[in-house]
Amino acid sequence: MYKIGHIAKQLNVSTDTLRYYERQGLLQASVRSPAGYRLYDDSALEQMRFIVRAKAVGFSLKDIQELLTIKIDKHNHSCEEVKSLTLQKLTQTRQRIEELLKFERSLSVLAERCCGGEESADDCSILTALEDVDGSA
Amino acid sequence: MYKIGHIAKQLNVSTDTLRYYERQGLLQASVRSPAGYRLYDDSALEQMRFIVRAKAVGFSLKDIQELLTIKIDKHNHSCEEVKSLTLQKLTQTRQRIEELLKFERSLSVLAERCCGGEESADDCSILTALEDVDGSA
DNA sequence: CTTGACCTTGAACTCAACTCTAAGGTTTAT
DNA sequence: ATAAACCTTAGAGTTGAGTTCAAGGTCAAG
Repeated sequence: MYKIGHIAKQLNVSTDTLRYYERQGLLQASVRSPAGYRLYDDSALEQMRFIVRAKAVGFSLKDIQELLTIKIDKHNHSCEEVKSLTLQKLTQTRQRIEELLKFERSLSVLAERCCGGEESADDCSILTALEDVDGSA
Repeated sequence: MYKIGHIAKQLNVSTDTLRYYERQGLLQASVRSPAGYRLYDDSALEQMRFIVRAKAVGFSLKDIQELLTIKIDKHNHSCEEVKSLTLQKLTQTRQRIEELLKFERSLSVLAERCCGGEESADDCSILTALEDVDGSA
C-alpha cells in the first residue's frame, strides 16, 4: 500500500491533484490508515495511470469519468460508446486546431510584413492592418 | 453618438461584453448621457473594431491592452515592440498547435484501431491501449 | 399612463483543472 | 525528544473571458 506522496512521485503529479481527483470521483484511495492517511494499492495505481494516459491523449477529466464508468463495467458497455467518445474528442481537437491554424496564418502574415525596426510605430503595418477595415490579414 | 446596444449589434458582441471591456480598461464610452447611459462616438467604434480584429487573429485581452497602449501613443513606441508581441503570440499559438496535433494523432490511432461495434467493451482496443503500459498510441 | 425595450449598478457565478493556505496530526530518523 | 518530512481538512484563490442576477431607472409609442 502506498501513501499519497509515493503515488504522486511515481506518476509525476502533485498530491493536491490526487486529492482533487478524489473529490471529482476519479480515483478513491483503497483504504485509510488508522491515522486517516490515504493508502493506495496497485489497482489504484493502475487506475491513476489510466487517467494520466487518457489526459495525455487529450481527454478532459469529464471525458475520463465517462471512460472510467465504462472501464469499470466493460461488460455492460459497448465498444461503440468508447469509440464515440474518442471520435467526439477527435472532432473537437481538429476544430480547435483549425481555429489555431487560422490564427497562425494571420499572425505569420502580420509578422512577415512588419519591419520590426527600432523606429516609431507610426506606420507599423501590424497596427495598420488591425485598424483598417480591409481585413486582408 | 451610439448607445451600447447599437455598438453591440454593429460588432456582434453582447452589451455585457462591452461593459466588461470597459472594466478591463480596453474601451471607455466617450461620454455619458444625462441619464447615465454610455455613449460612444465613431472613434470609440473604431477602437472596438480594432479590439475585435485583434481577437480574431488570436490576441488575448491582455495582449490587446498592450497593443492599445502602443496604438494610442504610436510615436513613442517602436515597430519592434509590436512585432515582438506578434511573434510571441505566434510562438504560443504554434506550441499549442503542436500539442493538439499530438492529441490528434493519438486519438486517430485509437479510433482507427477500434471496431466501434455494438458488442461489449471487454476487449475494446481503446481501453486496452489506455490501460497498458505499452503506450504505443 | 402604461407597456416594452432599452439602460444602470455591483456582485456573484461559470468553466477547467488545479493550487494554495491555515491549522493541525503522524511518522521517521537522529 | 525533537526536527524534518510526511499527512489531514475545509475552504479560498487562480486564470480568462465573459455571463447572469437582482433591483431598479429611462425612453418612445400608443
